[in-house]
Amino acid sequence: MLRTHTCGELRISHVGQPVQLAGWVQRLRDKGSILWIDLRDRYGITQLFFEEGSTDAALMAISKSVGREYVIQVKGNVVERLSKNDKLATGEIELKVTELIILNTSKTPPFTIEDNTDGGDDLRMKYRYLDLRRTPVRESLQLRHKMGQQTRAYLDSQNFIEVETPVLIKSTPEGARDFVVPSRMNTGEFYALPQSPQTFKQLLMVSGFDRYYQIVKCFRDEDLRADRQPEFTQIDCEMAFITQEDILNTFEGLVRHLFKTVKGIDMPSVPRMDYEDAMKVYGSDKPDTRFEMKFVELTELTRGKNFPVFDSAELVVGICAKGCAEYTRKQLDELTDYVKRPQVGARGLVYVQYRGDGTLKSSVDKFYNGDDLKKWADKFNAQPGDLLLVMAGEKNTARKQLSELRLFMGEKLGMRDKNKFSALWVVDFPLLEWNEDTKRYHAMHHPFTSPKPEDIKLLDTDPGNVRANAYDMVINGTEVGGGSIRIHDRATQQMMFNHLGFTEEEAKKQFGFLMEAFEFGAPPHGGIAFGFDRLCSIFGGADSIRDFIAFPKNNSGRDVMIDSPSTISEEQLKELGINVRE
RNA sequence: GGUCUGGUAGUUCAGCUGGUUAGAAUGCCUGCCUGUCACGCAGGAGGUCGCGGGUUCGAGUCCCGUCCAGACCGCCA
Repeated sequence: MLRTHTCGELRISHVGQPVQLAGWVQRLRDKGSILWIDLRDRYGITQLFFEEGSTDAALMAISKSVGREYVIQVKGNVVERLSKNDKLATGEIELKVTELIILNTSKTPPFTIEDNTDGGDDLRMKYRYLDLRRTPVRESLQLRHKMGQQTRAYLDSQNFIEVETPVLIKSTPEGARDFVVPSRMNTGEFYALPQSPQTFKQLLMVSGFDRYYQIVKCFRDEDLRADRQPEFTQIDCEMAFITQEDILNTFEGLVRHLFKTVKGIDMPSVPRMDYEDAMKVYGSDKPDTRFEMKFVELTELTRGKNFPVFDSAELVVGICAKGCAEYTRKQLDELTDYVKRPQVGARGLVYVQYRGDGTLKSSVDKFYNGDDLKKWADKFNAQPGDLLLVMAGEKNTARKQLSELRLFMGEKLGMRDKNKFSALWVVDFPLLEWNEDTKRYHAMHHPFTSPKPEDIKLLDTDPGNVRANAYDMVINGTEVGGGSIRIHDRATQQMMFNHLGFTEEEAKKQFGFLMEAFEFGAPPHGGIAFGFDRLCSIFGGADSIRDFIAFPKNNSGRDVMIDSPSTISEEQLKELGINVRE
């Protein structure tokens, strides 16, 4: 061993002991006749000490020749510091060095290897191996490790077994775009990388595995975001002989176990809200429930006062921002500008200031008098000092836009604290979703999701209102997991494919194996998958998942460190039978 | 596919309505300093202002195109 201790473990109790350390040079502080070197490894920082006179002259010279990020090995004695540093775990001691070996030199790194680095994202990604030396990034990966360990511990304790499923599978047109891998041995044919192990885990249920899980890479060839990578990791789970209730309880248990063991937080039981209510109350199927600011509908109250925007709107709906009545014209304009941005797309914003003296001032005073406005305020249970923000339009559009404003206000008012956690089950999602481009219904979750039995009769007459046995878990306004009770009989699955516009032939070609399996005694089953990277980033209080992935890709799906994707050789192309068109 | 923001020293950024030799901080190099820990002090080196074109007497600054990065919309069953 090149070391007897790590750079994070020496304490006052070690004083007098001879030790060996190895690590990276974080920083030199050269005072001329005294020199300190901060030596860093994964575990911490230990200060090395050299002093003219008591340190050998040759050693003194060597020690002054090292630079940042040199890898060195030192021998010496642990001594108590004259001036201690209570910000450092090892701050009471230092190492009086008697021998220093340079194990490797280093170029000056392109950015500083410190908690608050001066490096930008692009540069950090190009030199990710240096970025990973930084404490915050290392801690993010350590958090991820712990999350993974605790997930396995919990699921193992619940009798789940981890089974690996294939990565080279078959492309299907439903859902996200597939990443595709050419087959050399089957020229002209392609594998696809899984968007999820969905069909395999269902087949494992048919096989009797009863409780399956896998922490597994999934792949989707879609445009990226701060919280979306082309390859990402899911905690993928499936259970047989269960009801939806069993699944919600089991995985609420997982999330609470993780909060307890990883964050030391006792999370209360997770409330449930059905999709319809979530849309009505928050305008979103993934509401941030760290704060209230619930929607209040004013459609009827605002009718008949000759304000054309409200009179013609399908829905008039607002939120109440506590204590914001004194917003200046500039602040109100800022809110209006926010909702008018193309990303939100609203035409305008109506405000009502419920002033401290009890009077009401609005942007629509021309149409509504004080009594009218008071009725609005009462519907909000607003108090003097509050600000009402009201939007109108087509029902779904207005809700979506107000939802954006609600989050914006929540942010402004400091109600989205990264150290607070609020989880919610959203249940009873619609089974189908109308797609304007393709002019047909698509599965909102996936085509294996079972409809609620009492809604099956609507499939032919009112498909948009059929509810599914589907559920999402939402934490702090982020969808962290989702799942459903599956279809487990061939007839129902065939019927679903019909409704989704598959011909019998297409369904058989793509999912024949699954439907055939359903004919050999498939048990009732259902499951859920959690986005592991997202879950980690929420636990870590970060907006981006990238620091919870060791080697992430950038916005354009590139790995700027290894420079992929890249072209391949003519020989490779020829072997695969592929012609690349410019 | 679209919207917005950015690209200036190794790095992070400033640079106003176009005008002398493009600045700061940090990092790097040199010297001084016996209790530093974001050490301090003095000095120094370091620039294809992303790229291409245009307007102008004159462009880091204005216009067009393009590339790259980031956030978002579409997309993500």
